[in-house]
Amino acid sequence: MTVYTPAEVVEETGFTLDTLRYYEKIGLLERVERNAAGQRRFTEQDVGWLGMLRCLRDTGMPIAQMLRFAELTRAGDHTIPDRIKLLEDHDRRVESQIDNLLERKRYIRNKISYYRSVL
Amino acid sequence: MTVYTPAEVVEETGFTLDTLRYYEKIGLLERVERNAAGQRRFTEQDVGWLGMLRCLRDTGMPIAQMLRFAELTRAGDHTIPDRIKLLEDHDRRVESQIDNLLERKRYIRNKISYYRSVL
DNA sequence: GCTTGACCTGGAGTTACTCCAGGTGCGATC
DNA sequence: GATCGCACCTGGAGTAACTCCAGGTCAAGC
Repeated sequence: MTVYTPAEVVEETGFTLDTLRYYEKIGLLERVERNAAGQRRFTEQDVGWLGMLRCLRDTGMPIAQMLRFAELTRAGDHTIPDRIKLLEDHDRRVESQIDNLLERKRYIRNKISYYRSVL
Repeated sequence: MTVYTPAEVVEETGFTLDTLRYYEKIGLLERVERNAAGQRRFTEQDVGWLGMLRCLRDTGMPIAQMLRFAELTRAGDHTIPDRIKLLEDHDRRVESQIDNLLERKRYIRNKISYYRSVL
């Protein structure tokens, strides 16, 4: 059973050490193990879960909702339909985020073209 | 010359009234006109500029950089090359934002499929 | 035996809003 | 002509999601 030091998890997940501590504090990460000196030792599962969190965060899910997802996950397999619902709702928001970005990008490109034309 | 009330600008731009006041306070909007009673009256140009700000904000540009863009715009036409540079740099960041979102979306879809498969 | 480096904690600071309390001016209503 | 509601005003406190910092621990290398 492999364990990860804080530095390794930072490397692996792209979260900062401060963010990892923050996520633990607010309950997004459950009771991370400690070694004799009180330093964090993360498990494989922790790292996997952090991968999911990174995905949700990068797609703009608020922490309150990530917490809800975390609670569902801890509650056991009978919450899987709820989790599907949550992720499907989120997926639709990601979809419209992408559409919005594509449109904004066109605006920016137009602006650049305009600026080029007046030079 | 048309003027816009705060409520109209909110309607038109999608910013909240609080955000409009905030943007004026920090200098993203320059000295908005007032009527005799001290209430804001926005010009056509204000609304146009807010359209640009909305685009930059929605694509994740930090306020500090929007302020820089505002200053360049106020400084006159000789800053157009700088503005092009700024927007091109930003455009690249938007591009990679979109790529990132598309990848995260695949991850979410996979997760949903997985959940479906274990039901 | 001392320093260096990775880690710890609690708490203050930052960004970009968002909300609220208390107040003004104006058109419509009693 | 007093009053009501409403859209607006200001200054300041509150929020989300980190981010930074001061001061401290502990094992490892010189």
